[in-house]
Amino acid sequence: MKGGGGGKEPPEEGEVSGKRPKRKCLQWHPLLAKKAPDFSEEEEEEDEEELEKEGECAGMEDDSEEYSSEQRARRPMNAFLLFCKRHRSLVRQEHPRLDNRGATKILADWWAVLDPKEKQKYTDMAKEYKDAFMKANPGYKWCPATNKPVKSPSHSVNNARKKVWSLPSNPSKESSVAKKQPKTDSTPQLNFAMADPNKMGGLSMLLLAGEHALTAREISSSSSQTGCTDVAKHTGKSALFQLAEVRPPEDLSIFNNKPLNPSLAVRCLRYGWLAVYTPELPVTTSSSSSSNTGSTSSSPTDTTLSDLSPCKTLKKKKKKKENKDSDENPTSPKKAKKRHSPESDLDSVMFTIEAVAKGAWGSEETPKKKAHLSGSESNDDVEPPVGVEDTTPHCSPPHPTELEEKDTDTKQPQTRQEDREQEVKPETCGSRKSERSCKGALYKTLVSEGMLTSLRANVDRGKRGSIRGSLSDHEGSWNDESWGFSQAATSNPKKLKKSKSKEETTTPGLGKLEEEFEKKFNSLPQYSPLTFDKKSVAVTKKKKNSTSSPPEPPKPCKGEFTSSPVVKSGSPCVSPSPEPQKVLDTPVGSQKRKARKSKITHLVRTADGRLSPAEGELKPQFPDEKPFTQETLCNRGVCYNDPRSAEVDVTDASGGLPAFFSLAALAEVAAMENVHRAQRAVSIPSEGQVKDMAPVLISCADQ
DNA sequence: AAGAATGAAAC
DNA sequence: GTTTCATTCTT
Repeated sequence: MKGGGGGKEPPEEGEVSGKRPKRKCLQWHPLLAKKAPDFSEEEEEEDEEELEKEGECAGMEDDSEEYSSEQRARRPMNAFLLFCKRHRSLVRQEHPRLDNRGATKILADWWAVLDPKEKQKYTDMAKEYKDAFMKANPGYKWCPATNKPVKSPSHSVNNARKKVWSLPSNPSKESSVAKKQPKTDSTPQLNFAMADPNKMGGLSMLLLAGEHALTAREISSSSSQTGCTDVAKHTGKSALFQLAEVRPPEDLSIFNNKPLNPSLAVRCLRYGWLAVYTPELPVTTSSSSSSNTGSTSSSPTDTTLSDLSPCKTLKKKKKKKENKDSDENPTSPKKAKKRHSPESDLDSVMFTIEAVAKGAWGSEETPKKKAHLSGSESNDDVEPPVGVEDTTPHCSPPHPTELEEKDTDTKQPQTRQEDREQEVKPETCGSRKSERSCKGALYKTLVSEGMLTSLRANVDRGKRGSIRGSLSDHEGSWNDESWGFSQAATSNPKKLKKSKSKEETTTPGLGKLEEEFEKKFNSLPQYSPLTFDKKSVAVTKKKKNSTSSPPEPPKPCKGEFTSSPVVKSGSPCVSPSPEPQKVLDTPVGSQKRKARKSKITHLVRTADGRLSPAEGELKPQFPDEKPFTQETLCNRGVCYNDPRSAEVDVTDASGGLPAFFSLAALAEVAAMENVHRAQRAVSIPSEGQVKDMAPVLISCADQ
């Protein structure tokens, strides 16, 4: 890892250490609550994503920024950001000395020259992502509301809280409500909801537990699931998997392998939930532990859907001006994060479920604690079904040692360095492995998880191999599971998120969650720098003349690079089939926006249409970067042609994933659930009902 | 904490 | 039209 892991961390720590109230928020929010224990800020944030909606309203303001912040979900990434995330590591590899800014510039250049078709893939993904996000968070506003004028602070906290908890059937409503809340926020302490995390002690926890329990009841029945703990162990699995577990292993495999059509998926999901409700279902073996939690009482109504809650704003990380100071206390150490308590398991489970329901996938990380728990479960069975060989690198459960590069097999022989980096994932995996190796039951559990993962991965691969081609979009839709899952499961909390995308993000290790997330993300084609170079070259040449060189350049020169296309996490690098020519149209360049284009005086349009900066303006800033000369460009570009790379892998990327459920589908489900949740809460399906459903579930599985 | 890029949404 | 913020991570 480059140091990068830390990138975000620093801020985090600061904040955290400073104090992030997040926990508070977490506490009050069921979902958050669960996470809170485990994770540090980051996680929370992620969690928040799920929640978000009201965010703005609520609290943004003053004091409780934290509150707000926590809740606030992060905006979904746009196509370019996805691209950056996916390729930044490559750029960095190529130009180690280049700093991020420089890398960003290069990425912008790449983006500019990227073939429209390829670009479209990212665009589609971004859209899908956004759509899902919005479904999950209906009232989400990109911009936190500026602060609203506060009215009277006095709103009743209770109300606010309740509202929060209550389902928002109407987002709009909530938002309005939320807005009001800010006031309340101002006086957080008072608020029930707002209570300081720090202060919150056992009581809060109890409350949370109660809520969770409720939630759990609603969502998953205590019984089978109850095993929340058990489940939790499995956390690695997605909710879907959990559901699936009900079925025999083979069936599970089915889930893994076959993509369900969305509608089906939805149904399954729904039914599955219902099924879960009933204890009677032949589900898994359950353990009963859940009861504890469940017992807690709280009114169901309240608990119901907190997830929706909106959120507020804050971003924490970097920019936000807001400040971190607001936090009250640092008490909570950032580090503490992980959750140890058993409860966490439960939480995780619930969280997972809800997440799935919501369709919230937060970003990448979610906590998973599964690993910790020892409960061994039975998942082992799962393995057999797998048809694929496990090339998957991730963590192959069984063999800790091996890290094969998946990619390798696929294609690239040489990728070594890059692979390694990419291996990062493996790295993650590695850690897991070690754990596994050490612990018995735990090990099993992990294995099972891993198996699942690997299976999935294999499946995916297989698919991809088959070819989908590039493809696209929808089909490739993310699995909800993955999203939800990932959140839930991820064991490593913080880092993942922020940290370097490369490694961690990619990392699959732990959970599927990540894996899933990754898959989706990975499904996006990753292009070799060479490709871009070429393009740029072409472009450059064309334009070249203009004065100096614009920022385009990729630098490179490294021959090595050429040979190895990048592969990150398994994903292959593809070379888009691009034609360099296209480039012409696009204005290339990275001109920063800061200077409004309109205001940019130094850019002149050249004959070919490009904008060329005035000489002075762009500087080569980094040592690395040299201004390119044609030569440079040429060098780079040259060699690369790897036909194969392109096609093959790419495919997998987008297309490869089985689309278990589309995000949209999940979102839908979530929405429905929300709507009805209250009802359900009140009345649990009768056994008979459940039974009726069972067949459905089965059938789904079969399919 | 700033900043590099693009883009989507909100002012 | 302009501003925010999403990601990453070095400086």
